[in-house]
Amino acid sequence: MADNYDPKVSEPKWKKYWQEKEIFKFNEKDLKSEVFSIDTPPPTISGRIHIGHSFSYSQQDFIVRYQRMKGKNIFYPFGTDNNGVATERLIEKMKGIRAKDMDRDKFVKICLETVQKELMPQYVDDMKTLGLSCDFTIFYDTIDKHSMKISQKSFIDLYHKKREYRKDAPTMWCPTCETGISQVECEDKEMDSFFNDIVFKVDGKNLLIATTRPELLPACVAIFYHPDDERYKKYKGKKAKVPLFNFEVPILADERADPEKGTGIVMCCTFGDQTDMEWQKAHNLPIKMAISTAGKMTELAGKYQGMAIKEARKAIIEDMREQGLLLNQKPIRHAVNVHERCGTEVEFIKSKQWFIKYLDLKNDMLKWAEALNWYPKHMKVRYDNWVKGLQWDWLISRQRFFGVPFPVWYCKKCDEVILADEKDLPVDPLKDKAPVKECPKCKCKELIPERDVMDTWATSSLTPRLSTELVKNEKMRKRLYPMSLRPQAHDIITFWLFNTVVKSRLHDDINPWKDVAISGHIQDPHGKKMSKSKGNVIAPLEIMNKYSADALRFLAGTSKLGDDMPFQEKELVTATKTMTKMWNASKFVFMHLEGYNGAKPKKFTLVDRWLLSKMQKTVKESTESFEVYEYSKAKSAVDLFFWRNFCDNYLEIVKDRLYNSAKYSEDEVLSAKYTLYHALLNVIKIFAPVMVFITEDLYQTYFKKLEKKESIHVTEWPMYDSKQVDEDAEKLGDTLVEIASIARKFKSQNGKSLKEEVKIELDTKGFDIEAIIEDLRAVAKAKDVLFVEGLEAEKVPGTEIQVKVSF
RNA sequence: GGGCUCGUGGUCUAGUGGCUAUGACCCCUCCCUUACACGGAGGUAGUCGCCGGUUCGAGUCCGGCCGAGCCCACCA
Repeated sequence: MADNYDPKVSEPKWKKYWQEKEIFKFNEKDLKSEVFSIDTPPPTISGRIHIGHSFSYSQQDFIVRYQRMKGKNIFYPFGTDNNGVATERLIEKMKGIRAKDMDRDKFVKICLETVQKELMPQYVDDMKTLGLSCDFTIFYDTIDKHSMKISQKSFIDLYHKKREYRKDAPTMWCPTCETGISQVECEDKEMDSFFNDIVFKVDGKNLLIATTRPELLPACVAIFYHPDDERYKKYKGKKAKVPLFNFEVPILADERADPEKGTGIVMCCTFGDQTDMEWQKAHNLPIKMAISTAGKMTELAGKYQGMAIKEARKAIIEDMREQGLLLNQKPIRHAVNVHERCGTEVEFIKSKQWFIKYLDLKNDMLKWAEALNWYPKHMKVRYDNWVKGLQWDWLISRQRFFGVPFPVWYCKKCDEVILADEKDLPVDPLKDKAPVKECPKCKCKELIPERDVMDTWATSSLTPRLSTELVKNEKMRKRLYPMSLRPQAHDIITFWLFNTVVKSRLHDDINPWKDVAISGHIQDPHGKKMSKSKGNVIAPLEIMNKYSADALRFLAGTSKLGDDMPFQEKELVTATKTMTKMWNASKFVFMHLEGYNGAKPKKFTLVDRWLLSKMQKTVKESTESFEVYEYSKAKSAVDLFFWRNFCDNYLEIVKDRLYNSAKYSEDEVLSAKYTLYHALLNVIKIFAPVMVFITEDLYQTYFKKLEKKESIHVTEWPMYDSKQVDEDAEKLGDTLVEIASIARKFKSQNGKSLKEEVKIELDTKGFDIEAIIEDLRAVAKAKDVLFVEGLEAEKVPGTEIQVKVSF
């Protein structure tokens, strides 16, 4: 055994070993063992693994490795989510091409090839370097043919279930990218603007209204005031004339109008913002579009038609100023919604979009969440709040190029929807022919393909299907779904988790999983979110290179499930120290266990019973913690046992029996060996889910020849044995440790080496401590241990015993 | 504005009612002892955010306040 542990040598070695020996392979034929199936989060590949991934994937891997050691048949697939705008942009940049300039089919092909050939191999290798124990042969990409087929099938199924509709509706829209976008794609941006007090006329008299967006005047459909606002009650039922455009709109009361804001009266334009849409719906107002999909003023805007939004705003303000319709202008700074990709202000544009109808299911959605086991529990609240706040059906269409196409054609004449035949899936309507030659309704022969693609979430919400349907064996597939566990971070509860539940419920009326384990985020050292723009991002590969993958995993294992954690470099140092300690302690143990054949002693010595009892409690605690996905508690339990009980005390105490075994009986020596063997084996087993490489190294070095399993990661998890719990032995053993500690302190404070011999005087106050005297003599290097009645010196903590140490 | 989480020695952290509050990093002292100087033995350091309440007893439960982080909403 080498003097020092070198992760640079060991980690690549075991990484390769696991792949070659297929240690993590899912056994499709094993229909007996309990299955544990994981709905692994599919990352979007944009380069090398990043720190957030390294954390959340480590944490889910702890759980999986524990379950594997519990003897379960592990279904742990690895998928990727390269379907969507992020990948589209990445490929455009990498290849210097524009999606717009080519057929969708061709662009998708380039994307797939680039991702799979140039990015994926490196990324998957990064995951293996981190020690992820997925079965990487169970692989899907949310944009591959397999996924497309399932996604399109899902669409067709929901259409038949009358859960989908296509509607001309206002949607969030980016005029630069010319696509509908969803809430997730938006972000807030602070911008300078003006509050303009402009003049509407009611019965020829002025009515002042404040607005930041005068360019929307041509789309004005109503004026609102708060029903309790005394100032404006008199306008009830009247009409106001819109400045410059000179048409009339009704003046209405609605509680959403804030009397405190601006002049307390507000114009509603379809559509300036979310509230405008709500008003339109609630008061059944007409829809007027002043802005086109390209972000230009429409014909409604009269002389301003064709102008860009900001250009029109300026022109309209100028004109109003000239005509005395602008009474006041106040600069403000406010947050506006922008598209995160390009920073363009989000507009609401009416266009034909596909929706999944689910707003009517809010009560059911809450019940669905009830039926899931949430770890930690409080994360469910986020789901509930999201559901309660839902106001719109699920918009799933995107006017993009890269994505899963809708399997749909329309009749040019009557707009009838023609779905693809399921046996033809996956289809690309832009390339493939419709399953019928003519419209079944009006017999029109001209069928138009749908150009839009589905939003990423429409497909990624099917991951339980995407992965389990890779399994051919029908019987096994039934055992896999619903899946055992969805591990994911808390930021996408309202998207990925929620959407997956919705899809599974709409299709099969069951939850997609039994448990959900929500992990937190890694933050920068000051508790701030890591982001490229802040420049506080830490690269996991550098960490693994500087320390080790095990150290990085150790750090990931210190944060409590669900908690965010600031990145602490010193924790990596602690991890490295722990690994060094494990290596050295093992070196010592293996040296003394040479030739040991696993034999059990007739009788255990007191100190051995003390250690075994503590060990059983550690096994119990870490097992119970892992059962509820609290890997950090499991880790700290074994950490404490290893450092304090095993290294600091037991090894020191047992040395005498090992080095001077002639002084002891054969059975006493055997007792020590048995205890060393099992305590250390259990320690590395319990550490194994977190520190996967060094534990494997130690297992292969010594334990394998007796334990026989190919890898520590497929050995049996330690079984809690209450028969080894011995409270009396623990108490007496603790007393021994306390007295030894007093002796050490005495030496230390007197500037002496710990090997310095001392004299120990004791008044046991009637306690029988005979069983520990020999060990005490050995560990404290006490030449004399004397019993003195009536001694008043130092009290041994936890007892009445008095002790005095001298040279 | 709403929600969730958190607020413990200089720093990070354990701890869901009960003996002198856990561990780590830092700092100081001592020790090269046959697993480990990539170490060991000790030590200094905390009014457990603030106020009030429940209780024989609260870091731990309840209420209020203050602060931080994240998510969501608003943004005329």
